[in-house]
Amino acid sequence: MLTIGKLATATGVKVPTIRYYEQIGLLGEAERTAGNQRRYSAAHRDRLAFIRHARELGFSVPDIAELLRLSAHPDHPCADVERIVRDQRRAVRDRIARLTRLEAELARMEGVCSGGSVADCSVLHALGDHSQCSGAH
Amino acid sequence: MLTIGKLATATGVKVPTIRYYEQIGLLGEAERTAGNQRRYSAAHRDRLAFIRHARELGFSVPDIAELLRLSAHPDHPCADVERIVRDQRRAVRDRIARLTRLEAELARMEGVCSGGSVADCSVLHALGDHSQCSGAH
DNA sequence: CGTATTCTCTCTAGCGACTAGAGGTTCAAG
DNA sequence: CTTGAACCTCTAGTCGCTAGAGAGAATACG
Repeated sequence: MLTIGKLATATGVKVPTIRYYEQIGLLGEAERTAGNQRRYSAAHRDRLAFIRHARELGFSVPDIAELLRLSAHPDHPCADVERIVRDQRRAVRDRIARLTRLEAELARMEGVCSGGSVADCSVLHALGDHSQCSGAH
Repeated sequence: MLTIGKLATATGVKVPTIRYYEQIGLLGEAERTAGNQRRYSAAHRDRLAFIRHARELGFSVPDIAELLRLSAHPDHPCADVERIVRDQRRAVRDRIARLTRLEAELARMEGVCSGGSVADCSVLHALGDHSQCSGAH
């Protein structure tokens, strides 16, 4: 049986976050001591590790809730799981593409403004005048 | 003089967002009609276009406030502007790197789980067991 | 001039995923 | 048995908006 603090260090999830996960129903309620403190089982620890890993991969809380729900039904076909992963991967790829365009534009901005004063700063000019942008956003 | 709606369509910033920007002091207050409706000048429109563009580039509201503050002092040296851009570019690059690692891991997960049932789904297994991950995150 | 429609006003509350702090209680070590 | 760390609940704050209620203003048309 783990205290909430031990569970936090074991999983790398902060104590208030664990309580928050309980509050929103993502992590089941723990047993309590006579003095009302939470005590966690190994099952809780595994579930929280799963949650943390999924969060690091960018899955939303509702997505994680569904993944957990699916994993609780071993007979369920795998397709639903794969769909969630595929959607998440597409979302990540989209974000990468978007950020890459931004990076290019920022790179173009950086360097043009060297040593002058703000009055003729190309960066500020570029920010004010959208038409200088290469790609759409 | 533009109504808030015209300003919204002119800049692509939604009406409630414009009012929000005024509220937090990013966009100065507009003149008002006798009936208390906002009327905007071309200067407001330019400033809002600047804000929108900067937001699209991922600058935070405090960053934008500083950029606007700097641009209001034409004698100010350019270095501060460049620092903000450089920091933002670095942040974007970091995010791209992080997302690229995630994408790789998601790609690895996708495909392994083909047709089976959840009981032996590698995806769920991978999520539960962090040790399978290639890179750190 | 009347009316109908569209726009605008203020205000409050909500989103996601936590995080911070106040003020009080319980546990474990020495 | 005392100390001090860890724990409890609760409220409120973060960021950048977004949504909705209920009411007033502006404009187009007949």
